[in-house]
Amino acid sequence: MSPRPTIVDVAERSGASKSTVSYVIRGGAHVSPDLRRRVLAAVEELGYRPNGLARQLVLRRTSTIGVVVGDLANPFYGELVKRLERHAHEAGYATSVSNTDGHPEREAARVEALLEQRVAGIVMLQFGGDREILDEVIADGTPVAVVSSTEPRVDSVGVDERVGLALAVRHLAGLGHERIAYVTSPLVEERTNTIRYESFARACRETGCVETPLDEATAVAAANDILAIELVDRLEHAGRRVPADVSVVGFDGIAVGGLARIGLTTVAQPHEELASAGIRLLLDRVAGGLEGPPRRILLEPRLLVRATTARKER
Amino acid sequence: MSPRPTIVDVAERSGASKSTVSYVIRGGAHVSPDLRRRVLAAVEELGYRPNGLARQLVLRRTSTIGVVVGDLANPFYGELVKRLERHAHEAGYATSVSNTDGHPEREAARVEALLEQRVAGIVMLQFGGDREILDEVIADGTPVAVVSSTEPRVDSVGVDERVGLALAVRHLAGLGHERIAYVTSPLVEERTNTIRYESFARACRETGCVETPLDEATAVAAANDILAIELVDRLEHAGRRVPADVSVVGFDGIAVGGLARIGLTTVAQPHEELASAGIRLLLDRVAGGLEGPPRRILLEPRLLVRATTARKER
DNA sequence: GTGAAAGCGCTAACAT
DNA sequence: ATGTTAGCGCTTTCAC
Repeated sequence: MSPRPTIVDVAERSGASKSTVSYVIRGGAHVSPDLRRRVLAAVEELGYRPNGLARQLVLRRTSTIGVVVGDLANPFYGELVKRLERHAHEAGYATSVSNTDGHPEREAARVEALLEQRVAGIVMLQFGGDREILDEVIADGTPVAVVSSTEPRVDSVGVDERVGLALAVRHLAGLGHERIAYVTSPLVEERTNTIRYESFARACRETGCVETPLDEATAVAAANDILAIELVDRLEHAGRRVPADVSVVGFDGIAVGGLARIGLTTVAQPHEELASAGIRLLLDRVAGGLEGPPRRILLEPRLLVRATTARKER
Repeated sequence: MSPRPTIVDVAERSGASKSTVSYVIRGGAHVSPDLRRRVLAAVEELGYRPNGLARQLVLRRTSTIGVVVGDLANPFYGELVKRLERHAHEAGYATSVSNTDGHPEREAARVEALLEQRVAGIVMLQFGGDREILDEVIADGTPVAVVSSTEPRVDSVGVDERVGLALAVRHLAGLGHERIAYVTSPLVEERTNTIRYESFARACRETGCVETPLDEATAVAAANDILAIELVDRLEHAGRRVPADVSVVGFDGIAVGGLARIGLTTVAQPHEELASAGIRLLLDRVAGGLEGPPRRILLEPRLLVRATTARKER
């Protein structure tokens, strides 16, 4: 295979200088029509493609943003990453995606790699909350935005978890439930889990409900949809019908939850707004060189009442 | 913000030369313990982090591989990308993910961007099959591997679609069904769809079944799981019970299909093997500089019989 | 309008 | 064992 043509090859072939070729390629206007034509022809003939690495090196800025996600196989995050990629690309940025499965050491390794690649910025989804990693990034000066999770030290956009859980619990209480369980799993990011649980507990107190172990509850709030859907499965497997014997409400609003056979009642997060706001927060810093304290955008969650919740029997 | 320290800063501070610093950082062994210590100390004190861009420029190779996917929100692809990322990272490569939503123009734009970034290689999932784009990549000389789709011009790994559909149709025929429909959607990649449909038709002939419009069929094979699951929804919404009135079988083997409430009978693709083989095919070319004709790995699909298929009534 | 020259931050011979 | 030198492919003053 022949070595890739460089700007020098184009220069030689078109009889122009390196700098003129560079100028033409970037769309400069002050070139004689003839030269421009020759340069473009040479580009075409040689199959020249500018080397982005070299460009970025000399420009001292890259046009890729890193996305660090816990579990891409969870449709909620798949959906989010997809939208983030779209917004980023529209703004002229590519996205480098890393999956961490929630392991702090992987998170650290991926972030370190992104920093070495000099990414323009980093979006963290379901951030594990490891202080040290964030310290690194902050010290490095690379802009970060946390999406759909909470982190006071950097820009973030998320849903009002307190409101979300209140919505869920009040819905349950309104259906006559008094004994409610909260269910989570190790896969749920710690900080997120904490705030959801606390919001749950508070909402219970406010509505006069009481938190109960799963096996004694008539209703349950799950930390997220995937968990809720699995929970429905486990409950029915154990002979407890949903929603006849026990009501279940999830959190996130993933698409499969809306299928008739699932019909998951849930607290939905606005995917699109989460993604667009996340990219905007980040690019404000990246492109605008914005300084200043962390900003936090709080979005309103929405209760989607479907078929896994029902009035308490008897 | 202060400019990032470079290797020169480390050199000055430690009293070593640029090359020695570079050598130490890359783990070279032939350095006096004292100098190494001083260099490392300087790195630490300065918070020096090597510039990957510069390194890759001079080495004339990057350590990122591009992943082009149609729809990340489809859990099948989310899962696949997640695994690809893991294998790539284990081999020392980062992944740059692009979502195309099946639009040829987006596909072209993303691929072009990857080429300019001089990615080491590209993995295409659910490749739209646009000849021109592939021509570009092939002409460019960047290695490509197509995963879970067919493409004779480059390395690829996929499941034996013919076997898969035969499995599905024979299962249906074995249950007494004779009138079977094939259902697809525009979201299914064209080439994939064609081969699935043809395999379906052939299997029908072999088993003595007849292809039938959906509304007259007692069983249906869907082009993929997401479609199958939605189809079950639509059928039941229209008053046709699954599997009592109509049996449904999908293709892919996504996790949600296994939930008790869905219980989708499907032809499962081996996610993990798809991902590991895909990365291996690619890296053989990338790292090994392997030449030669396209290789094709054909994996065996597996029929997962669950609850959306049943013996034909009466 | 066009070109020459000086780097961006790094690695890799080649000396010493 | 360590330093010197010459680039990697590009952009960008600054002359002409």
